Parts: sequence; C-alpha cells; structure tokens
Amino acid sequence: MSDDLLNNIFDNAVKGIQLIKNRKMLTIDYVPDKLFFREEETTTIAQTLSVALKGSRPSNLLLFGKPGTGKTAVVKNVIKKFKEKSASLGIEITVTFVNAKLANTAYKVLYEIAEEMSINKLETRNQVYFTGLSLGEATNRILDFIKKRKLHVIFIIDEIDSLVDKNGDDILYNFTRANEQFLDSGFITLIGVSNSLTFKDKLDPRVRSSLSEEEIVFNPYKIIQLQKILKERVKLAFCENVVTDGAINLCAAIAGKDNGDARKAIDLLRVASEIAERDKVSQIDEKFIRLAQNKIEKDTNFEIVKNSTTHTKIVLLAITKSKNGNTGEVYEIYSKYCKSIDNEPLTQRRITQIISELDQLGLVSSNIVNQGRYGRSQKIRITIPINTLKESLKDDPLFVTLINILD
DNA sequence: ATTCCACAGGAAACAGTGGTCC
DNA sequence: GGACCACTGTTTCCTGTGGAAT
Repeated sequence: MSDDLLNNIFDNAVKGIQLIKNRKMLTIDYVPDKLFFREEETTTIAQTLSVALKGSRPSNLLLFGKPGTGKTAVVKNVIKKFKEKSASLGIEITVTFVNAKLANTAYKVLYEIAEEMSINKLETRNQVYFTGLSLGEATNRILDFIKKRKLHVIFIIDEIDSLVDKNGDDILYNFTRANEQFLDSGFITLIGVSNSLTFKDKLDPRVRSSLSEEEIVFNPYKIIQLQKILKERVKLAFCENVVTDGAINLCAAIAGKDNGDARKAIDLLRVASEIAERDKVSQIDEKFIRLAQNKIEKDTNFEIVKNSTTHTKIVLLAITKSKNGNTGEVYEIYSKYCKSIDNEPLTQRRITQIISELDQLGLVSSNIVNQGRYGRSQKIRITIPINTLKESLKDDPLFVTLINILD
C-alpha cells in the first residue's frame, strides 16, 4: 500500500474527527440539562410536584404541545431532580414512564407500568404477565403492589391522547379513583403528556377534573428559540467554525415552519453533518441542510412503503395508475392487480381505511369532493416520487411483474 | 323540494393467534 | 385441557353527506 494512500485515509479520518467532537449532542432524544429553554414550564412542574410532596397527596398534571416542543424532555429532567431531592429527604419515589403510542393498547400500558415498577421481579405471585390477564386483574395487581409497599408513585404517560383515543379512559379512571384509597399511606401522581389539546373532551368528567388539576401548554418554539437551541448544540457537538450561521438559520427556519419542531431541527443538522463527513467536506453550510432535508424525506417514505403490507403496496400502485383518483376507480384497479398476483382483494371499506392511513402518513393526499348527482368521493393522488415507490417495491418478490406498470 | 349518487367513516362483530388460570 | 383474556386485521352493517339532477 502506498504512503499516499495511507496518508489520504488518515487525513480523511482526522477531518472527520475534526468536524464532530460530540455525536451525542446530535441525537434527537438526548437533551442536555437547561438546553431546551423551557424555564417557565420547568418551574411550574417542579412547583406542582413540591406541593404534592409537602402535602403527601397526589397532584396530577397534563402537559400539552406539538411534537418536538420539549415536553417529554422537560418532564424527564424535572422528575430526575425531584427523585434525587426526595431521596435526600428520605422519601422513596417510584417513577414509571410509558409511551402510550408504543404500548398501543390499554393492557400493554399496564404491563409496561408493571415492568417499570419491577413487579414481576419483586413478586413471586400476582405478577402482571405479558398477556392472559383481564384488564381489571392487571390493574388490581399493580394497585395491590403499591398498597402493600406503601409506595409514592409517579406514572408518566407520554402520548396519553393515543391511549384515550383507542382504549377510552378506563385505566386513568381506575388510577385516579384508587388514589382516594391510598392517600393515607402514599400517592399515585399521574402526569399525562399529550400532542392534542382537545383530547380532554373525550375524558370522563371525574377523570378530567382530577387529571387537569394543573395544565401546562408548551407553545411551539419560535425560530429565534430554535436558533438558540441549535447554536448551543453546535457549540458542544462540532469543532469551531464548522457549521455556518446560514446553516443554523436555515435549519431553524425549516423546523420553525414545521410546528416549531426542535427534534426536526436537530435531526437536519445531524444528517447534514453525516453528508458533509461522507463528502469529506469540513464545513456545513445551507447546501448541506437542503441535502439533508431531501434525504430525510426520501428515507422516511422509502422505509414506510418498504415495510407496508402487500395490500397497502397494491393500493399505492393503484393510486398511481388511477386517472381520476376517486375511491371507486382506485378500488377497481386495486382489485384487478390483486387478482393478477392471485391475492384475494380486501373490501372497499378496508381500502378506504388504508387510503386514509396513507394520507396521514403523507404518502398520498386526499380531498373529499362532492360531485352532486355523481356522488361524493375522494380525489386521491400520490405525493411521493414514483422512483421512491419503485425502489421500495423492487425487493418484494410479489411485485416482480407488477412493478413494470410504473414504467 | 325532493331524489339520488358514490361514497366516508363509525360501530360492532368475527376469526385467528398466543397467552394465563385453575 | 377447557375457559377465559387481549390483540390485530378485517368484514358487515349502517347512517350521514352535499350538491347536481329532476
């Protein structure tokens, strides 16, 4: 191997090291203390919890805000400090954190809570199994565990709106009601984190009044705040003068337009830095932010389509081939394609549902149009590039022949 | 004013799967 | 081993919708 080649490899490696000095600062979920600029909200949560501790009574909280507004990060940070302070006062606090979107059924939420409380490790009987128990039995086992050990518990339920939407508020009702029985020996505090302000309307009035004791709204970050957040991260993550002011401003502007999503801003910066590294460029400017934006969009769409079910993929093909884009026509084409690959078509009702799911994911756009005498339908059109669709279907053996219709 | 179209979308039920309990 | 439970994906049934046609 020639000296030149070796020199080249090591020079590039050094360049890479010079570009980013702390990768952790560019991961979305890593939120360093005091770097999310939510002093007011942090104070309110901390004060509410202090009151709970002083009075040894529950003090439920609801946090609202669009994705990427720092709700989860703030609450995790406050709870961490709260736990430390309580421990120094000799009070043990048990905290469970469950994301109701990931644990997407009521039972899974209970199971996650039980796991976080280590019920299955600490108990030899009355464990909360992965499945097989009724909701009531699982709830009772958790409550018995709390009662027996006189615990002070904080349940944090992230994306709580998703839990209520799908499963109603039974769990929340049981926990808020159970509290009345445990007040003498401990308390259960519920902290709900939600993306939707209107989800409260779906709650039982008793749950609502109890859960909404304190509500905190996280307004979307303004562009200027996003710039501040990015500048702090850049200072810690990159070497000096690697990221231009223009790049930071563009990142903030793009994320600012998208509901003030700080997560998106940081993600853009991370991907831009990866592209710059790959291209062996030592400075990140606006051009790389644009490239990152395109890459993120393309990658997301590609992954969604690739991991979709066969029927969803056929629906996407049918939409691309539909002239008018109305539901009837799409369904007709879809059925034809199904038969061509020996697949029994699903019902139109289910296809309507799939189209609406695709709409929510941003892969297609659909608008309801009323054509009077000619009925009411949707105008559906595909929003991702045909090439992305083709790429993501390429490796699916079922689509070997069907994919040719995209040419 | 009424009818009618072509659906949208909610609710309930069902089938199949994978688990626990007694 | 049968009763029971939860979950997912789906079907079936049904009501609602808004504007052109009559």
